Amino acid sequence: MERNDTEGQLLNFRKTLEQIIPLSDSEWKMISRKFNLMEAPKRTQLTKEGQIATSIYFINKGLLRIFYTKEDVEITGFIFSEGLFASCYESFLLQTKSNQTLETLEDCVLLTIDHSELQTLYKEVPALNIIGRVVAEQRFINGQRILSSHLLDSPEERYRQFSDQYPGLLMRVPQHIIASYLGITPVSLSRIRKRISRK
Amino acid sequence: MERNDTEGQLLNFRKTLEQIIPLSDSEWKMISRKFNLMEAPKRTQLTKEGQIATSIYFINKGLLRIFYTKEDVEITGFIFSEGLFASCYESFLLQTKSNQTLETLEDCVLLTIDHSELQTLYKEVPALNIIGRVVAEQRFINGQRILSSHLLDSPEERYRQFSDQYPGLLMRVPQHIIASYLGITPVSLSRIRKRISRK
DNA sequence: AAAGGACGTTAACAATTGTAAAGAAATTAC
DNA sequence: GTAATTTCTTTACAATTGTTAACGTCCTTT
Repeated sequence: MERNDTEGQLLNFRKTLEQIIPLSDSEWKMISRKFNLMEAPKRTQLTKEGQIATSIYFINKGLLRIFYTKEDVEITGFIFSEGLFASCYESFLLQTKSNQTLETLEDCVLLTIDHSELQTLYKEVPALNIIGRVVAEQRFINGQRILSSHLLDSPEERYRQFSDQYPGLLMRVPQHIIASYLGITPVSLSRIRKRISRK
Repeated sequence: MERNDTEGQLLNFRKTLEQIIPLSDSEWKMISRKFNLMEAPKRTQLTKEGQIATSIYFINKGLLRIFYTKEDVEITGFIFSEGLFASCYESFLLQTKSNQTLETLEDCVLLTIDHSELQTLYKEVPALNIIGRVVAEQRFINGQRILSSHLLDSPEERYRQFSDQYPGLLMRVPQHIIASYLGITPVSLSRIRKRISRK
């Protein structure tokens, strides 16, 4: 970044929160004080498998993913883009060892808070419980949609929907990562792309 | 039921809520007043595809499932048992038309509240936002675990885990419903069971 | 008791995916 | 700028699943 424009990063964050519920200036002050601005270069592992997720990360800029490791193969569970809270959410919520790794796919600008600070904030700013609830609800809905597409759609349909829905990610994310996110192998995704391009 | 033991059903409900956060008697009174006890016979459709989910249902007794319909085939998305809040959750949260049906698999005893009453309650009893947040978080975690098993495990492994984790459901739920929940056809599940029994 | 429907199994075949290996293309590192 | 690595594609083969249909069993209904 050119220079320290923490203010601008925070304003963007406030705008996102206020899409859920308006915040008074004093509430916002208490919240913004607890979040820390941080930059993480590409391929940084913010939470590693086997560790407890200490923090969640609001994405101001960049791309992250969570992945599982199965027999030395990395299988992507989700891809986070700007405006979302990235985390190994289960580990963060339950404060138990994570079975997934949170990793940046690009250089990122993040706002971060750790678990105990957040618990304090929930008490200081009750309105934050509503935000926490809505964020959890949104993540549930997201997961639900992905799961249903695994139940209802073939890998080919799933790839079509992914390209329609996130055309930008096709350009920003390596294909073998997209493949595992769709629940297939890179080889199979390559075949599917060939099949589609012939039509 | 033998007779009207609404009290007993409510106490069970209170115990479940208080596992999340203690409630004062006055908070509990406000909450319990808004929930309605209801019985629903087997195969009742509480929310139908295309409708907006008006209510959520705490399960005191019985079993429910949500299912999608794809080309006249019913595909089960989740099975709810005692102690959970059953609902077409996305439709309920967003108050949009549901793409899934909520149906009882057994005769059920339920405690129910509709969407607008719940919004009122959130305002009257702020502690309920914590419960709402934790319930959403739990549902997220649940969905996440199911999704990861679709990414990581073969159908056979998924069936093994299901039988280990919910041995009771194997007896209570027809196999073709379990099959679609696992993301496979009844024929394939039958083959898997045969393969396993040979070992 | 008989008829009908729902449920589970089995079989045969087609389609798709996984696996392993090789090579081409693109990116990254030095 | 060249080497090294990563990424993507292609091929051939094996394994699994989907599809359709037939059959037997169990349960429900009349």
